[in-house]
Formats: sequence, structure tokens, C-alpha cells
Amino acid sequence: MGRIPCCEKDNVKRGQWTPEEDHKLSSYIAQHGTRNWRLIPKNAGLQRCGKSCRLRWTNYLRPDLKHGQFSDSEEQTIVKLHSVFGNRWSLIAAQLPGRTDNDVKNHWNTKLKKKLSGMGIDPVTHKPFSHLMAEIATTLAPPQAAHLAEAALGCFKDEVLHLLTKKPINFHGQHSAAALGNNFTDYINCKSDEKDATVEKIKFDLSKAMQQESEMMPSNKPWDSTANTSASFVMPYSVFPTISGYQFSPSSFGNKGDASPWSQSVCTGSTCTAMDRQSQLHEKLEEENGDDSEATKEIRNLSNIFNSDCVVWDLPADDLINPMV
DNA sequence: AAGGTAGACAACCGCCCTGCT
DNA sequence: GAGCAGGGCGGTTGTCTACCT
Repeated sequence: MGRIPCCEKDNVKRGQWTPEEDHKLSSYIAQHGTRNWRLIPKNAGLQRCGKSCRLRWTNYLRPDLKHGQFSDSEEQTIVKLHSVFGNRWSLIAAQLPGRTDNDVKNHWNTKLKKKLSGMGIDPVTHKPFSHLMAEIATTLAPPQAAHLAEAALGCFKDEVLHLLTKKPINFHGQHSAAALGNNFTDYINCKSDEKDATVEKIKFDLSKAMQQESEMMPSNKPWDSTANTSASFVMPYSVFPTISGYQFSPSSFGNKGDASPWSQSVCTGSTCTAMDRQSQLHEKLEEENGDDSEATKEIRNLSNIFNSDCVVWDLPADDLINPMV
């Protein structure tokens, strides 16, 4: 048993739309509106499925759409909202006037995902890769961690192994992390002959972790449950370097004051920051949209995300504008 | 110049939700 | 409450183009 198809597939045209078809559809909708998509192709003289017409209209022909490149601020908004909403493209697109969910999804998949990965940030969790590895280390004994490092991280396994076992390693003996300070961009520029910035960033983060862990960590052994009872492995602040356009800062750990739109909060063992954020979003959305608005409901439904140990952006409530109608 | 490859974007597919009867 | 149609949504695929070898 299956759904009745929305149209006779044998009799409909598929593939790219021609300018003539676009014109027919636009003209018809301008005159009659979008009341019944199943009837629209028939009445407009199009050999298309109603669903195909709807998609063509909503994703391309609508007069209020933007067709140009995404601006920096739009990209930042997408990344921020993705860190909260995940792949809820329609929800994200609702905050970007003139952009469709398809636009946002395509832009994310083709550009932003790679951009974040290139910066050493996992595009799924929005955490630095080094942070993720450190979290893995909390659940594994050293032999397991070594196997994992070897299997999963291949080319830079030695560096990862160092973090997991605290064995000192000279990263090619080329640079001192202390001499470079916290600016990852500078560091990468020093090594412009090397292609994989991600690997270099991870090396950099790990070296910083090694350098500072003795001051910051209650134990040298992240797997030592007596010293580290929290489920999360708290990385030293300086492990998160300043990266152009995507800045980590001590304020990410609970302090206030970082106004960078690209700064983010990292919930480290406590859910306080995330919960504060959630409350703010609730209040803001209820204030602007009413208690029962779709956006407000969406935020409520996302409690599980906020309650998890995940990254939550320092997203000014004003950034959440009313969803487009 | 030709073939291969990757990036960008448009379009499709199928599942799901909602509202109507 | 069940069945159905319309529409929304996220994931995937197809196609075009630019760049590289």
C-alpha cells in the first residue's frame, strides 16, 4: 500500500525548467494565486507535476527571493542557527529574508560545512575537533585511545596519541606554540606551504592543551574518574584559538562580554549557559510572536538540544527576527 | 584540445504532518 | 476516528560550469 502519486508521472515533464514554463507559471500565479497546486499546472498549460510547480515557485520564481551570493552576516547567521537548530533548514531560512530552505541547505552543504571543517570545527557538533577528541579520551583507557587514534586519525595519530596519553611530542620541531600566542591565523600563515589547515590546527590545539593542562586540569589523566567526575572533559581556554570569523573566548565558558557575532558558548559539564540561552529565546519569542507562535513552539521543542552537552552560540536575542510569512 | 573532476545549484523523492470530510 | 489530499520538509540526485591535468 502506498500513497497515490500527486500526478501521472508518465505525462509530466521533468528536469530543468525553461523560461517559457517559468513565464507561464509566474503569470498564472500572479493572476490566480497559489490555492491549489494540483490544478495549477493543468490550468497554466504546463506539463508539470503540481509539486514540481510549487517547488519551482517557492525556490526560484517568488518575487521576494534573493538570488545573489550569501553575505558574511548571512553566513554567520546560518552557522549560529545551525548550531542550535541543526538541519532545520526551513527554520533557519525563516530568519534570512529572501532565502529559501533549499538555498540555505545547498549553501551549507557546499560551502559552510567545508569552511568550518577547514577551521578545525566539526560542522555537526560545532565543537573544535580537538575538543571532540578530548571528550573521547574521557571514556577510553589509554590502550583503547591509542587504537582509536591509530584507526581514525591516521596521518596525525602521534599527535592525538600524545593528548590521550600525555606523552610529550615534538610536533616536527618547527614552531613553539608559546611563541605563536593564541592566533591560529598567524600560525597557519607560518606554514603556508602545508595544505591541510585542519590537521595543523589540531596539532596547534593539542600542543596548547599539553602546555596548559597542568595549570588548568585537576588531573593529568582525563580517564581518571576520581579526578574528573564530570561527563565532560574541560579543555583549557587557550585551547580555543582566535580564528578569523569564528572566535572562541574565555567568555564562552560563562563570562559575559564577548560581542563577536562569531563567538560561541561551550557547555562544559553544566547546562547553565545553554539553559540561560533557552530561557532568553523563550522570552524573546513569546514577546515578539506570542506564546503560541510556531517559532516559540520550535524553541520549546528544542529543549533536548539545549539540555545536551553541546555548543550553543552566544546569539543575541535580537538576531532572531520574526519568521517570514 | 580533450577528458576528468569538483563545486554550485536546481530539481526530485519520499516521508511526515495537518486539515478536511 | 479513519482516510485522503495538500503541502512542508530534509535528504539525495542530476546537471551545468569552471578548473585542472
